Amino acid sequence: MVLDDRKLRILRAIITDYVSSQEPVGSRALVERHNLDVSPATVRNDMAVLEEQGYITQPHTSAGRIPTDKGYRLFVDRLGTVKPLTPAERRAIQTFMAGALDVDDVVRRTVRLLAQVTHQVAIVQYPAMATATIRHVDLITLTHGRGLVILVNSAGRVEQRPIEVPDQADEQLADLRNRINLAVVGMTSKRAIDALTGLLDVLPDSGRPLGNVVVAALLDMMASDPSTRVVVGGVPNLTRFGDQFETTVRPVLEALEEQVVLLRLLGEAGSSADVTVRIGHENPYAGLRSTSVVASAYGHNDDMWASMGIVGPTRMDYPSTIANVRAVARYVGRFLAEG
Amino acid sequence: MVLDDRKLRILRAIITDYVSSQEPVGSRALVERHNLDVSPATVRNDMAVLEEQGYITQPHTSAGRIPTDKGYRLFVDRLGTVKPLTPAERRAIQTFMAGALDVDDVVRRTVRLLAQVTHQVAIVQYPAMATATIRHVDLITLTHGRGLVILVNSAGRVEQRPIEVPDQADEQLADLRNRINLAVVGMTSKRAIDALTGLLDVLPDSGRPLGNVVVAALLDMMASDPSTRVVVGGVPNLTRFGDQFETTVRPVLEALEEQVVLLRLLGEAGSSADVTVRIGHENPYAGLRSTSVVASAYGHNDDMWASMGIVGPTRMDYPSTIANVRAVARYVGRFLAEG
DNA sequence: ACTGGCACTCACGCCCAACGAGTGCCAGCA
DNA sequence: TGCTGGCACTCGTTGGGCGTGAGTGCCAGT
Repeated sequence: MVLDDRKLRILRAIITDYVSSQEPVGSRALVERHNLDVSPATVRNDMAVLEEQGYITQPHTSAGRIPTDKGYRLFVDRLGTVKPLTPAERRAIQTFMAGALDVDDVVRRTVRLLAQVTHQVAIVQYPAMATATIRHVDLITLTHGRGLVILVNSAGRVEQRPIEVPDQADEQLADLRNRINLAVVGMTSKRAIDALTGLLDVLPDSGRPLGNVVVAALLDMMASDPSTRVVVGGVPNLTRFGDQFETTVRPVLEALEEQVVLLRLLGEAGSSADVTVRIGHENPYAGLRSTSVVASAYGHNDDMWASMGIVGPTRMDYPSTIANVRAVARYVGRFLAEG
Repeated sequence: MVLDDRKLRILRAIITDYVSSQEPVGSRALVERHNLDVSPATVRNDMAVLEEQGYITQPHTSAGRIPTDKGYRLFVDRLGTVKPLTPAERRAIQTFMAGALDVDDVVRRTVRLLAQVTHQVAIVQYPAMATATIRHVDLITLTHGRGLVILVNSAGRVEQRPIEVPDQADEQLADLRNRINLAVVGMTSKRAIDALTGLLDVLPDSGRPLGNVVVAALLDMMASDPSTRVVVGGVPNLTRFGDQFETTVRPVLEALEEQVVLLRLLGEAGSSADVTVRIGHENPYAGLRSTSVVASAYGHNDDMWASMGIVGPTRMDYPSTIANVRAVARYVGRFLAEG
């Protein structure tokens, strides 16, 4: 049986009221606060149907109704009206990002921004930029046989790995650096991997040991996707859960310390350019069964670099949260593309 | 009036019992669990004195006693016996740090380690290494007039700043790079600042604009102490507060997101090579009035680079917490010194 | 198809009494 | 002088009983 228009309106009313009041909502309050033009009794009949179909439930016999995950899902898919950003939110986005120094800084600012506009816990993944090309490779000696391999890509990202170098190998290092730069500058990581392994074959025998060490470090850096790094912020917003401490807040805190879990949460939103909502039990991680995740990939045009999102109670204001996550993701994508 | 030996033993017994049970402790339980060889009545008299002097208090008239901040302070200063690390703790310290890649990685591992062995929230400050010398400066062009200044010091730390560069300035950049490296490699940051400003004067006029930009970026990097960065971990341990959510946990979570507050907490421990304990109201930050901070500087020999510590409830197991913080700080100091 | 009426359910708040852990005080004893 | 046993007292905690009210389901009437 399909739900008629009034039942959908009632479901929407229940959800908006419950989200703002955090209390089960009854038939009487419903007709008073929304002009439904029917009596409480009629609403009760409709609510009985909605409950039968699994969209709402009552915590105990003589209480009002609260939405189920399925109810929220329907709301998000079909009932949510787009809530435009407030001027304050627009302003926050602009001012937060202005003057960011580098990629690190952009990510740090983004996570604070997301947490602030959504009032939830924010998660931001480092941008991957697989299309970035290698710009420069440097080999540097430090002290006591320690050295450093440095890799710079066209997106301005700098990575380094420590290596061991023999004493008095400066000349060898300079030679190796030149060879490597000639071989890989301008390539994507993917192509550079081939070029580097090929390079090893044409090295003079004396340069082999050092060459192996350096190339290994470079391959390691190229293989380790920076987007496996995730930053979290806005944890104090968890206090909005208020009640249910041990049952809800603790698992969430634990999830937030596990990079792997976070990556999985965001990962499933990674392919889509638009906002993904995962409600309650839809979450892959058991500890987040009573929370929702609103996430979005970000990037430039069709090139998605990574994801960002928020974690909050299932009873959240989906329309404005979705609007905010979408706005921040788009803005950060543009911002990074422009450099 | 000075406290006699038995009163001190009673205070110590109250604290250890309260820390493990989290409940007010009465005179009767006290004589049963510790062999005090006196009657409960005697203990009561002594407790009355201890309360009068402000070392303990009772939450309500007919309840047992709990320690005050002043009581904990006396305990930490004079009554705490050193509790040696358990074999498991020793092992944890060794295995956690083994195989760390670079400074970033060491800091990340340290914060997890501290959180795990103390079961509290851990805070670790990046090492400053003011004695490190400049090892290499690089100038790299990216795309669309964007470039990068890279600074490497002898401790293996790599920093970068984005700059704007005119098109087709590769030759100019190479020249500038050579001049800068000749001028500053081997110097501490402090000396390099003079050398760099001097360098500007001898540049050909055509190189001035670019030179200014690059030097400004370098000075900015040298001025920004990496030890202003702080990493936090073990936040789920906050659930040990259990009760008092809004009153205690929220302020702590807020403090943990404010780098400035964290730096201040650690900062006051920075000068001392040994563990510093700050109990309840002794904390500079109002939100942490019901928590204690156990911190220690770390470094090598007399050269202290930065601090680390933990935040937990005032009712914590001070002897073992102090022992653990000390052990981790020393180990990490040694570990970094050896490279 | 909707409405008003009505009996029913049940969480919540309140009061009150019993309980008991713990205290302070005091008189007695070494 | 210092310790002890005894005793009256305090007061938070627990649990049962009860009234209240929000909310429901059902049904007959329009």
